[in-house]
Amino acid sequence: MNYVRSLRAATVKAIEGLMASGALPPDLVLDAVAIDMPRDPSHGDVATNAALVLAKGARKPPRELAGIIAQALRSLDGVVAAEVAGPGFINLRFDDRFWHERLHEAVAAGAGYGTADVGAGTKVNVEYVSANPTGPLHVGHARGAVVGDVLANMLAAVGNAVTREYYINDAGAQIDQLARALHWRYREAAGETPGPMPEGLYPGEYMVPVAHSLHARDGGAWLGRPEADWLGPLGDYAIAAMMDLIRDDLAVLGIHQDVFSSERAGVARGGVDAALVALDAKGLIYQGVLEPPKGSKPDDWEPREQTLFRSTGFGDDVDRPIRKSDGSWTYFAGDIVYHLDKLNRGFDVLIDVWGADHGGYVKRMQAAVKALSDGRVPLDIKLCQLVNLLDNGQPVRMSKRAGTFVTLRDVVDAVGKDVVRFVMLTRRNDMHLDFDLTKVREQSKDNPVFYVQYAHARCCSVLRNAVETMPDLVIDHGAAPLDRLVDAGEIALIRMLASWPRTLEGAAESHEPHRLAYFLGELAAAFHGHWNRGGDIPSLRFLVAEDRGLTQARLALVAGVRAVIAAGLGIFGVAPVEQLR
RNA sequence: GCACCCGUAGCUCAGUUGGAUAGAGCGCUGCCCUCCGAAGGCAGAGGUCACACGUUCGAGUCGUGUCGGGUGCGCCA
Repeated sequence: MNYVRSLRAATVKAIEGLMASGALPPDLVLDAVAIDMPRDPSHGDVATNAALVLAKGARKPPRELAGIIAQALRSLDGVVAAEVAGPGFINLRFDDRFWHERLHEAVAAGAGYGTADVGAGTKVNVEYVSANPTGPLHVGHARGAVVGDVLANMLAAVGNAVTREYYINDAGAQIDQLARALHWRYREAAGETPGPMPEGLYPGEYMVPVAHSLHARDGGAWLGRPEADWLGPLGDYAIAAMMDLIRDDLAVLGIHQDVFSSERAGVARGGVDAALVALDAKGLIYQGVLEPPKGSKPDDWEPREQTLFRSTGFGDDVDRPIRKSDGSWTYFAGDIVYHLDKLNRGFDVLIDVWGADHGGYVKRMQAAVKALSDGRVPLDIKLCQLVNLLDNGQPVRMSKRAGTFVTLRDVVDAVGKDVVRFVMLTRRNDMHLDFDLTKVREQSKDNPVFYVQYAHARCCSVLRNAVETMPDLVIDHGAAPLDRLVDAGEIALIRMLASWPRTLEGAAESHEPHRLAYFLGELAAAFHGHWNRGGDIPSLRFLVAEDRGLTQARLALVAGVRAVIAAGLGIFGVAPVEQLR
């Protein structure tokens, strides 16, 4: 339950009451009325800008209007103070009972706390990873993989119907090169000595077992035959093998996507024609000649007439070619087909997670979706910046050419899936991220994963201790006398727990999973702080042997903290730790 | 040349969709274990939010321009 949301509804209702009674003009538009949580605690538990945004329409000075509205808000349930402050804010303060109810909700909901139905079943498609099927995933892919997966988790948690999807770029010249690499390894597997591998093929060792399994299946059937005979079949074989590899890599990260869409299959079933017809019907396809790019003009530039999509009508900078000069389709054409397919499957919202190096394609893709959906379906594209892999502060050298890049699997093997997932979310997705293999394994507050896990483990520790030291204590968090929680630190902790549903909704709506990482860090800090207060002031400790009711109430608070941390980590796909080693 | 992303404390970064006196971690200084896990906590110092105009009750946040860094720019995917 998002109490800020319900409080806004109550505020709007109160103002409407004033409008109906004639205290305020009847035609005020309340859309801009907002409830937010001031950073300065002296400004109350929540504040509303209602008087500021309505002053003009009400033809009253903001502070005078604020006084009228504040009077009405004082009768809301749980409100003990409504003060006019600053230019016309109304600061609301709640009684402890209000917060005790919030804690009760959190404890009752457990690790499911914060889930909501505000998504109302909106069909959302999240496409992520979509790495070319030419080799195992490397660290760079891990970021997009985690961002996409957690984005999907968040959206699902607030009530959207989410499909997790992977787009397989299994067409084009790269697949021919993959097939040639497989054939070269296959000759090796068959006992031939094929000589040095030609430039441009995929030299990685990972093709060796694929070649062996091919040889085991087909024997020497593909030896000594012209390329045209085997290029297609071996390409198919290699793609299937690479996708198995990639699916395994993703599984290691805890990722299981629902749909794997093939570029080649889309084109083969006539998707390009369908897309072309759809766009042509809107008058968006024409034959034309593009201007050369101004700054870095390619040496071999010559004007050519090509089939173009009028993307400039939808916010793009130039119209984009969808057909190459040799008559085959561009990559963009395949992507149009794919996104039209997503639209045809009835999604209300599309989200693509891409690497930042694809930023130049955002506008044209959004233009295409806008054109194909007549502006009805938004396409949000999340660009993920590079991950700098470090080891104890030193960059880890990687050479893709030599095939010595660090794979996703290497990193997961080194630090574990949970650490990889969490760390990938500790920066906004469009910021560079340093990933230090040494630092993320440290057990100190420098390590955000550890810090949050430590808070969770401490919660578990207290609950374990309660059972041990007070064996006859009845532990039923739902029935605990929460009115015993009156300490300012306790109430502050509850206030933070209560803001979790709002944080989750906000992060989901804005497609920003990193916000949850920061929230968890702040909650952990608040808990550690409160914990240590018990060191200075023994009466604030969670376990008070001579006061069972107080202990029960505080255990409920601990259970609430544990629930929210577990809920957040659950959305991250990270297992909460109950005990540190 | 054009487009997109970024510019906030010495460093690495948040900033609740435009709110009040801009925050956290690291680093620095000084403190806190007879005590539920000190693997932690408290306090202090540290700022022209790159710069300049503009929009309004109010701008780190929105608009325009400038500077600086990154990414990309027809027949690669």
